[in-house]
Amino acid sequence: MIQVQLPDGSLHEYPDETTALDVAASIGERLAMATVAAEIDGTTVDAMRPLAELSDAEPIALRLLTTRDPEALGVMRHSCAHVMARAVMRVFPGVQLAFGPTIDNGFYYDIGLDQAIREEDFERIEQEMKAIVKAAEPFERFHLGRDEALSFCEELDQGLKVEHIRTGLAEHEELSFYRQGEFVDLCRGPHIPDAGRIKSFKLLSVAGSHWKGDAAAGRRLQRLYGTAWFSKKDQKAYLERMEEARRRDHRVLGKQHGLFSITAEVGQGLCLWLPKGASVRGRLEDFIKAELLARGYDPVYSPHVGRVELYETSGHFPYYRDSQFAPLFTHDAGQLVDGWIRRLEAGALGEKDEQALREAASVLGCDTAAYPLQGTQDERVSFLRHWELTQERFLLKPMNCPHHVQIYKSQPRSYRELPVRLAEFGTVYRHEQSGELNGMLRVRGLTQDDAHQFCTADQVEQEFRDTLELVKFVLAAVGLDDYRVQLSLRDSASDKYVGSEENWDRAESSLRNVLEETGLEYEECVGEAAFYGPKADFMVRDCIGREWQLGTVQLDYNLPERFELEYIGSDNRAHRPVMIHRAPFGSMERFVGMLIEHFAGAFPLWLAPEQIRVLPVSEDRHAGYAAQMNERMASEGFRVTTDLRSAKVQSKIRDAQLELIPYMLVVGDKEAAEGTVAVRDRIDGDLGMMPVDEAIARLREEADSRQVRQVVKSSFSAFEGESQADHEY
RNA sequence: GCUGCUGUAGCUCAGUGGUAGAGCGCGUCCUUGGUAAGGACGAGGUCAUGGGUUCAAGUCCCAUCAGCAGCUCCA
Repeated sequence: MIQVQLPDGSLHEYPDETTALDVAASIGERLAMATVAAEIDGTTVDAMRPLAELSDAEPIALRLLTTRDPEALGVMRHSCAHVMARAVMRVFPGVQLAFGPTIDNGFYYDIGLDQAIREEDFERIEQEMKAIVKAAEPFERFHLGRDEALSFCEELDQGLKVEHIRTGLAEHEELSFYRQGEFVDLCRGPHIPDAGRIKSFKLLSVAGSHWKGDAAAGRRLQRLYGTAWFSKKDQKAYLERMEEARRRDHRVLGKQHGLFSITAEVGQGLCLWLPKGASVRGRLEDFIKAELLARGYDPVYSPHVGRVELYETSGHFPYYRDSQFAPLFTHDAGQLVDGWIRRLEAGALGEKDEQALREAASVLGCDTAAYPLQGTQDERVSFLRHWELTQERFLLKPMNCPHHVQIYKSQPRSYRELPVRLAEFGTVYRHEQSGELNGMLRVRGLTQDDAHQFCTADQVEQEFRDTLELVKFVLAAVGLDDYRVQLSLRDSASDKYVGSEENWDRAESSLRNVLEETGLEYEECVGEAAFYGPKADFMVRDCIGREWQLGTVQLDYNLPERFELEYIGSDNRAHRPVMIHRAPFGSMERFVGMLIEHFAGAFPLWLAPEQIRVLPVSEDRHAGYAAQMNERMASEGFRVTTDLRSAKVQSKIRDAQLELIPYMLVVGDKEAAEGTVAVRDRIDGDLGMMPVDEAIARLREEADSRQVRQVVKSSFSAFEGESQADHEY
C-alpha cells in the first residue's frame, strides 16, 4: 500500500500500482475525465504512471492537474506535438524527428524532410490529427538502456534521435520513450493519458529552423507551429487575440495612415518619417523635452559621425564591428588596408593575395615600400595600423555616449555641478542583420531618447529614482500603466566585471531600494548585468496584453575609466564619476511603432497628427464658413483640415472615421447662421451642435490633459465578417 | 547572416506557357447633400531586377534585390 496526501491535506491509502488517474477516479469520474497530469514534489508527471515509481516519499504529496491548470495545458500541448508529428509521418514518408517542445500558447515540432511542407498541406495533416485524437489511443511510457535505445532509434530510422542520444543525452544511462499507436518518440514527457484529451488544435505556420539552433552547421529542419487548447472556446479567443494583434500591425497601419515608410530605394531598415508620423513623433519629443528641462537635464547636440578612435576607446568598435556600418575613410586605400588587417589577423591571407594587396594599396596612394613582408604577423599588422592611424577614419555613430563623454570633458568639473545630465535625441546607426529588421521596431537608423548622467556614487540612487519617475510620467501620458522592471545584477562568482566590488554592491542595492520604494513590480536577474554595470530594463504591457521591452537604465563604471573622466571633489582631489546611460523609451522608432499598435492607429487627441476635420455639409454653400472654422481652430493651436470634396457628408464622415480623426466639425446652414459647430467624436459619435468656444474649450481640455480614451475595443465581434469598420473607433 | 515563403496598378489581391484583370483609391463631369459609402466616364502596368528555357514566359529555371515568418543576434 502507498500513502497519498492531497493538497487539502487529507491522507489516503491506495494499492501499490495506483496511478494519479486512479486516485482521481476514486474521487470522482468527472475528475478522472478532467485529469491530464499530476504534480509530485513540484514536478509535473504523467497521470498514468504508478505513483510509487515517481516518488519515495511517505506520504506522496500529489496534486492532480486538470484542464483548469496552466501546467496541464503545457503537457497537453506537448502531446499534441507528438500527435502532429505522427500525422506528418503518415502524410509524408521519410520524416526525421528532431524536437517538439511546448511554447507559449502552443507547440512546435522540428522535422527533417526533403520535401517542403506548405500551408496547403495543413488541412491534410489536421485531418490525420483529428483521426488520431478521435481514436484516443493512450500514451505509453517505456524505458530502454543506452545501447538498446540507440539500436531502437536506428531501427526506426531516426538518425537525429540517435545523434541526440549520443551527444545531448550522453550522460543518461536510461532513456524514456513514449509510444502512441505506431508512433514512438524519444521523449522525457510527461504526456496526457490519451490523445482524446486534446479538445481543440490548429496548425499555424511552418518555418525553417536548424538542428540544435546551429545555423552554421547548415542542417536545415522545418518547424511546424501549432496551438492547442482544452476547449474550442479558448482556442477561438486565442486566435481572435492573434487576429487583433495582426490587425494592429504597425507596418500595415503605418502605410495605411501615411505615418512612415521603409523602402528598398532608401535602404533596408532605414525609416522615412512621413509628415503624419513625424507629427506624432514631434509631439512626443516636445513633451519629453519639456519634462527633461524641468528635471534638470541639459539638451546637447552631437554629430552623426565620429572618429573611429572614439569608439575604439569606448571599446565598442572592435566588439560590435559586425553590426556596425563600415567605417568611412577619407583616403582611397583606407578600406583596403582595413580589410587587409582583418584578413591578416584572421590568419586568412595567402602570400599571393598579400602581394596583390600591397600593390593595390600602393596604386591607391598608400606607401607600402617598407611593408615587412618577411616579418611576423604582428609586425605586418602594426605597420598597417600605424599607417591607418595617420588617416582619418569615421564611424556612423552606433551610440551617443562617446560624444556625450567628450562634452563632459570639455571643461573641468567640480562636484558642485554634479550630476551633469546631458540629453539628446541622438540618432545612431547599427547594421543589424537583415533578418532582424522589423518595421519600426528594429531598424538600422534610430533615434534614442538618450541621456547620460555623470554623478557621484551616492547620487546614483536619486538619479535612478528620477528616471523611474520620468518613465512613469511619460508612459501615463500615453495610457500605459502596466509595466515591470527587469533588474540585471552581476554574478558575484564571475570576475568579468569592471568597477569596484564596493561600487557594485552599493549600486545594486540602490537600484533595488528604489524599486522597492516605488512599489514597481520587478524581478532580479543575477548574472545578466553587462560587464560594465548593473541595469534596469522596462517591460511595458500594452492594451492587448503584449509585453514590449522599451527603455533601459544602465550604470557604467567602464567608460569613465576608459575616457579618464574626472571631477574635483570637496577634498580638492580628482575623482571618477559614475556614468548612467538611460533611454527610457528606447528609440523614437520603436516607441512610436509600439504606440501605433497600442492605439491601433487611433492616437489620442494630444498625439493625433490631424486632430480635427471640418466637414461642410454642402461644398459650395458652406465652404466659406468651413474655412472660417478651419482658421479659428488652427489659430487655437489645433491641427485641422477641411474636407472640400463634393461628396455627401456621410461619405466625408466615413472617410474621417476610417482615417481615425478624433473630432469632426460638421458645418451647414444652421451652424453658419448661429456661429456654431456640430461636433462629432470619433468614439462617441454625434455630440450635437455647440458654440465654437465651447467646442474649443472641450477639445483643449482633452488635449492639454493628454486624455487617452478607448484604447481597446472590449468586443472582438465587430471584426467578424465584412462589416469590420462598423462603429470602430 | 541562415532556412522557408512571397513580390502583378497608389492600396488589397485574382490571373490555367498563348490579347494584363477586379475592388478600393485617384482624375474629370454630373450631383450640393445633415452624422459611416450618390452616379457616370476616364487615366493608371517594362507583371521587383537581370539572365536562361521555349515558336511563345506574369506563369517554368537560375541569380540578385526587397518583404514576410522562423532561427540566430541586439552596445
